[in-house]
Order: sequence, then structure tokens, then C-alpha cells
Amino acid sequence: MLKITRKVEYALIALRHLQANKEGQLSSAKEIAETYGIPQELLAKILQRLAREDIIIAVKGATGGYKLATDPNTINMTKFFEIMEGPMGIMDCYFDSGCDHLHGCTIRTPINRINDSIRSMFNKMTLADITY
Amino acid sequence: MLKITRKVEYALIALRHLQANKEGQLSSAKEIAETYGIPQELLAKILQRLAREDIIIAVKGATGGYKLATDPNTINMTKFFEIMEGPMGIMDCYFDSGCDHLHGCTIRTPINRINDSIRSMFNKMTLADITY
DNA sequence: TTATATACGACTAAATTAGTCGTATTTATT
DNA sequence: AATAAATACGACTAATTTAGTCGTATATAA
Repeated sequence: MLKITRKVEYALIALRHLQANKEGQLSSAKEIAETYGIPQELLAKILQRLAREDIIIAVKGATGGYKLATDPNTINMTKFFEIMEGPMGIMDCYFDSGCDHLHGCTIRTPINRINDSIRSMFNKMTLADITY
Repeated sequence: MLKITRKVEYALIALRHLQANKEGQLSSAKEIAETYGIPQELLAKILQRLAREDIIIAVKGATGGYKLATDPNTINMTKFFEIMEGPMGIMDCYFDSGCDHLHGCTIRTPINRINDSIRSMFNKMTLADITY
């Protein structure tokens, strides 16, 4: 419970790796996967998603690879988590109203308070807090 | 990701229900399950665990049931979560050192900072914050 | 004695997460 | 022009975790 997934873990490791590169230098999915012992195909998909969301820039072709698109200080962690895994909330009712027993739900208000605390905590953090 | 499980959700609903009872009044697993539309057998197991951990008191027999054992103000949420689901950490490496790539892990320190933030947040909360 | 509780472990089902595979496209290098 | 190495992406399978069920034992009020 309250765990981040490997998708997020691998994304953070990769971003941290790219951040350590010199300005303009590229790293391929293969290179990163081998360095950290991450399944290459899986990491590739994760990097593709990050590229689609303009967090990193993809360069195609034989000497291609990835580099950071923006200053990690500008990406907040709530946004980052939601890019990787969709809406963040400790209970689905926070964002999904298809809940069977909303009628008699007595814990919704306090649960939402907790949600807000977690979101605000991550809102105050940027990627740079993790990758530096 | 970062979700609480139904076990925790059901436990909170049940505790909130017991808290609303008059001093000494019992509620059975069946009663609570029916009230909120929770699978009875599942709730029963959850209540049994709470009883084992002395958060609630079980009374056996035909007119038996459960009641709170302690003031909800005295139970902190970190402890509560860990009773329900074991060690709490956003990554296993926080408590389990059986991690393949600890050697090259570059994100452990920031991840642990996040863990500590979440734990300290829940440490400041008691069950009463949720069930009142 | 019966009905209604708790207690608890073993089991199955469902959902989520992790990882793989096939195929297409791009581009530097030879 | 051919090749090799890269990104792109969807479909698929495997593994793990979570949710829920079942059977059986025990306690106790009526």
C-alpha cells in the first residue's frame, strides 16, 4: 500500500541519469537499461511516454537517444506521477464517482483531507528534488 | 499507485461505525457489513485482526460483537496502517534490503526523504482524525 | 439444543503491475 | 543502397497483489 510502481521508479532513475549528462548529450534506452539492470523494452516504453509528454526529447536514428526537455525544477511531482500513472488519490472516489456505496460512505471527508495533504506535499516538490 | 486498500477502507468505516456507538454497545460484523454493503466474511476477518491487535474488543457468543478498545485519539495512523498491511513505504527498499540493484541505485536518498515525509504526516494523525 | 456470534486458515477469483514480442519507422555509417 | 542501431507503439503474457469465499471450530445467549 502507498507504493510507487516500478514504472515510476524506472522513470526517476532514467531522469536522474539524463540530468547527469552534459548539455545536449544523449543516452539511449539500451544504455540506461544496462547501466541499472532494468528490462530494456520496459524502460523504452517509459521513455517514450516521457517523450510524448515533453519531459524528455527523443532523437531518432542510429545515434539517437534521449535528453531532458526542461529544467527538472519546473516539473512538479504531482504532475509527474499523474503523467506516469493517471490520477493520484489514495482512494478512487477522490476522482472516480463510480463508487457503489457513496451513499453511506462515512469516511470520504477525512480521506479527502489526507489526499489533499499528500497532493500538496508532492505539489511542493519538483523532479529536481529527486534527481539531484 | 499510492492507494489504500479495501482492507484499510473497510477497517476505517467499521471503526467509524463503532465510534458512533454508545459506550459499551456492540456491533456485529454482519450488522456493519450490511449497513455499508461490505462483504461480510471479508469484514469479519478485518475485525478479527483489529481485535487481535487490541484496537477493538471482541465479545463472543450469540449476542456478541465488537466495540472500541481504546480512545481513537491514542492510535496513530502509521501504526494503524502497519497493523493492517505491514510496513509502510513507497518503495520496498525502505524496509526490505533484498533489492537487486541497490548497488547502482541513484534515487534511494530522495525516495527515503519522501517516505519520511509521508510517515511523519501519518504519525501526526490519529484514528480520531478520520473516524470523527 | 439451537441460533448467532467470533476465530482462523486455506482456497479461488479478480485486478493490477511487470515484462515481452512483433512490427514499423528513422537516420548515421559503411 | 544496405545495414545497424535507434525510437514508436500496440498487443500480448506472466507475475504479483488484492479481494473475496468457504469450511470448520468454538463460544454463548435464549
